[in-house]
Amino acid sequence: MTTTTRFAPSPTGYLHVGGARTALFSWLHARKQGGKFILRIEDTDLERSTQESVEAILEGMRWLALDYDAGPFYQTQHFDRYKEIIQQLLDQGDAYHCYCSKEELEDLRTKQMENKEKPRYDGRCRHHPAVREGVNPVVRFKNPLDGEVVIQDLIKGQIIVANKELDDLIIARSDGSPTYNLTVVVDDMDMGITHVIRGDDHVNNTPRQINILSALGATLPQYAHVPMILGADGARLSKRHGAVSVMQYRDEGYLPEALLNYLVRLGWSHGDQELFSREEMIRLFELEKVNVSASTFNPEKLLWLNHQYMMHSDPAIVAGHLQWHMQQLGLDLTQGPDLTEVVRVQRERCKTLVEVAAASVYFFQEFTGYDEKALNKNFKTGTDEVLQALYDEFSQLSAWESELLHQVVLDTAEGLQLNLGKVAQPLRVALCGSAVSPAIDLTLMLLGREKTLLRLIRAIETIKNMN
RNA sequence: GUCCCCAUCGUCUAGUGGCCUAGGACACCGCCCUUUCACGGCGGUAACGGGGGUUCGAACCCCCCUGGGGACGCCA
Repeated sequence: MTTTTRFAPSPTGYLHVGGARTALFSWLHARKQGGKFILRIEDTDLERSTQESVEAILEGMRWLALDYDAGPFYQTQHFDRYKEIIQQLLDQGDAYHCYCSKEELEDLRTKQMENKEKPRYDGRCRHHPAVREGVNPVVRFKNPLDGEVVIQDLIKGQIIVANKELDDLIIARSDGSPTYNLTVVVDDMDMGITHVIRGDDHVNNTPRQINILSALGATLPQYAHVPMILGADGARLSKRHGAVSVMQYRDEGYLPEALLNYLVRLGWSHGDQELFSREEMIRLFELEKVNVSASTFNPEKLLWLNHQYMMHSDPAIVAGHLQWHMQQLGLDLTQGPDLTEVVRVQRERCKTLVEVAAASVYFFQEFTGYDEKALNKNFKTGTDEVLQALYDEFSQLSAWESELLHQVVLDTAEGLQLNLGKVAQPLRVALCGSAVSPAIDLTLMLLGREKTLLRLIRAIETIKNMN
C-alpha cells in the first residue's frame, strides 16, 4: 500500500506555526516514502468555518511550498457519504438515537465533576431507549463497554486506554450533520490514509476513532502524534502569543526555507546538524525520531536561521523575496541597483528582508534627513573640504569600479593626512544619511556616480550652513 | 477533579547502562579582526527536578513525589 498522509486543518483561522509543523512532518513523511500527501479541509463546523480561513491556509501552504498531491478536499462535500456510514452503524447496531437534551447533559456533567468523576455520557438512551415526540435525536456510537484500546504510536510509543474511560460519543447532531470523530474516520478510511500524523491534542480522540474504524471493519492506519509547540510562557502556542501566523513571518521578512528549517528542528534532530535543505530534510527525517515532549518556540533562533539562509542562499533567490518587501515600501526599483547586488552587500548585516529593505532605501531615493547623531559626530567644520576633495576625485574618475573607488578614498585620506575613518565616515553619512552602510566602496558602487555627486553637494552645503 | 502524555543548560537538542569531569546550536558575556554597522575567529557562564530502588556501575531501567502539557462539547 502506498504511503498516504494528510494535513487536515479546520478553516477557523490562519495557518499557524503549530499547524505548519504538523503539515511539514506529514509532507516530509510522504515525500520520504515516495507516497502521497493530501490536503483536506475539515469544515464541518459551519458556524466557525470561513472562506477567508480556507484561503489563508492555502496561501500559507503555498508560501512554504508544501505541495499536495490531492485536494484540497472539503468535508462539507462528503455529507452524503457520512450519512450513509451513520445509517450503516445504526443498522448494524453500533449506534443509537439519543434524545437527551443539552440541559440534561449539562446537569450530568456538573454532577460528575462534583463527585470528582470524569465527565462522560452515562449511556441512558442506550440502555433505556425512549423516543420523545418533537425532539430530533442525535446519533451516538456504541463504544465498547470493556476491554482496552492499544495504540502503537509511531512517536509516543504504546498508549493504552480502557474503554470504560470512554463514552458513547455523538456522531450526528440533532440536525443530522456529522461530527468530527465520524468524518475523520470516514475520510481517512476512504482516502486510504496509511499514516495519521497530527497534533498531540488528538491522542484522546484516537481510541474512539479506532473503535469506530473497527466497527466499520476498516484497516487501521498508523498513528503519529506530534508534540505541541509552546509559547514563551510555557502555555500552548495560540493567537494570544502574537506572531503565530505563518504569513506574518513573511511580512516580517523571513524566508520560507528558514521557517521550515526552524520548524523541522523543533522536536526533531539529526545529531548536531542545524541547517537542512529541503532535500536533506526529506532524506533524513524520521517520524520515529521525533521527540515525545512539547517544545518552546524560540524566535531568536528563528532569526539566526533566517540570517543564515539569507547569507548562504543564492542571492538572486533572496532578491526575489526582497522585491516584495521593497514594493511594500513603495520604492521605484528602476531607480536603483539590481536587487541581487543589494542582497550581496546587505545580507551580512541584516537578519530579515524587512531590515534589508529598510537599510537599502537610500539606493533608490533621496533620504529625508541626516541621522542626528551621525551628523554631529561626522560633520564638523572643515569636513566640507574633505568631501569637496572626494567630489573632485569622483567627478573625474575614469570608471565607476569598486577598486578605483576604494583607492580614491585611501588616496584622499593620505593626501589630507587623515585617518581613513575621518574620510570614510563623513562620506558614508553624506551618501546614506546615517553612519551605517555596507563597505564604503560597495556603497559608492551601488549608488552610482550621479547620486554620489549630488549627495556630496548636499552634504557640503549642509556643513557650510552649520556655522 | 478524572484520564492520557511529558521532564538534560534560559531555549532547541545530543545522549538509549561504562566512551559524560554531559556534546552541539541560539541567546548572553569576554577577547581578536575592523574605515561604520555587521560577518567571521577564539574563549567563557550555564543543565541531567526530588526521593527511593535495580546494578560492580545510571542522565539512561523500575517505583513514588513534584512540576508541566493535553483531553474530558450536538468544536475540530
